[in-house]
Amino acid sequence: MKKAAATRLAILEKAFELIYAKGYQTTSIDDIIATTQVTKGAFYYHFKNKDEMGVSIINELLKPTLTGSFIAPLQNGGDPLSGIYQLMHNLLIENEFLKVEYGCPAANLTHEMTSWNADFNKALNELTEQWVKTMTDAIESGQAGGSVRRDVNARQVTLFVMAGYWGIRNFGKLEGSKEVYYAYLNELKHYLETLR
Amino acid sequence: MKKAAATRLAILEKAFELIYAKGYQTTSIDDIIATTQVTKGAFYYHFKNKDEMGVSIINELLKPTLTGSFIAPLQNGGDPLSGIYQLMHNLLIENEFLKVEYGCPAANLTHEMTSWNADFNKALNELTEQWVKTMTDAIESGQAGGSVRRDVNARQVTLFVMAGYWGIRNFGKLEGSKEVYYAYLNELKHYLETLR
DNA sequence: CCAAAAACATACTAAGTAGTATGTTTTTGG
DNA sequence: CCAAAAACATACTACTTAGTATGTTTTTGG
Repeated sequence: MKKAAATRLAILEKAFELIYAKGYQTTSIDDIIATTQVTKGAFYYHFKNKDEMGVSIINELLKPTLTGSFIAPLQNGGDPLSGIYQLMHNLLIENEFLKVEYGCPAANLTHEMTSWNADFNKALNELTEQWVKTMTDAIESGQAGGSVRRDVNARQVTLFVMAGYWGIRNFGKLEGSKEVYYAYLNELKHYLETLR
Repeated sequence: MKKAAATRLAILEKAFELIYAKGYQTTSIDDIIATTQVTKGAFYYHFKNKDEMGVSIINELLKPTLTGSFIAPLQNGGDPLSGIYQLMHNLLIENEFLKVEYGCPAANLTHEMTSWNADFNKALNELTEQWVKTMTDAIESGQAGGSVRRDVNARQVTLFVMAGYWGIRNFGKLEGSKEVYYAYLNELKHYLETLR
């Protein structure tokens, strides 16, 4: 049971790439199996249907990536405001997997699938909640440590920052250029400074 | 040539409602003509194809609405920061047409259609650019009038605010509740105050 | 090594899709 | 009022889609 797991993972990864680039609804199973070089039999052996595969992408690919790359940097105990800025900078500018033309995978799926498929909604909610909680905790420990003003509402700030991130990703898709990312990051820096 | 225009408008309006609720790709022309009570012949008499209809929705429905409801309030010459907050409050809380489960129509279309259909991209870009320009102008006249700090970058602030709006709309879809809207608006108010 | 289960392959189906061909009705300008 | 054009209606096509039925191959534990 080693090769099979590799096949399953290959399907998930290729499917994710296609969906990230083209969207969930417009990525057909025929597309997926063609680029993955597996057959329909293999696909439906591993997944009950298309939606189950989609949810698996969130749970088995996106969640671990989020935990590893986006959450860990906020948990090192350093200054949370600098940490948040660095994280956003990494995601928007340095990360070479995320493409400005394609936006944010999680935001894309939320847009497309929410209020359409409850399982997607649940998986995406968990994904997001994990990030919200981490960022909120980081801000609160910053407050305890004195690097963040005591009178700011940590969760409120988190939602404000994450909303900005999702939104500027959408803007980037529209403009097709990272220029808006730089503008956003500049203003984010100013905003975060006001929380000290 | 009066009835025909009414038919065309009816198609656009019903199609928009369906697309706003279900998404563009998952709204079929059969759906549209069924709920509009027109036939396929009428549909294809008024529109060359589905995409032309989609672009018409943006140009003939969304743009005028944006101009009337969202842009005019920023051009009354009053305090732009209060104006921006009021506008966001209206859009998120009071507007009874926009539904939290469905998000922002323009953001939805951007997510779904950008980098997929150049005509959509162009229309959405014009729509957005109009809003960006209006908000930027309002902030700059606020700077001239002394109600906004001189050292803020008006366009940068505009992008930051609009990104937040689009993002929190996405968040709302995910959570299915306006609670996140209130959190966002609170923090937006704080942020805007720092620009005075 | 070898049966049984797991993993994959192929051919097909039923339903939906955008769009077209070809009509009929309605409106409009002279 | 009446031809001509505009506006609409119906029936169809060619294609794509998710999913299934029924195989064959490969792996695995005893």
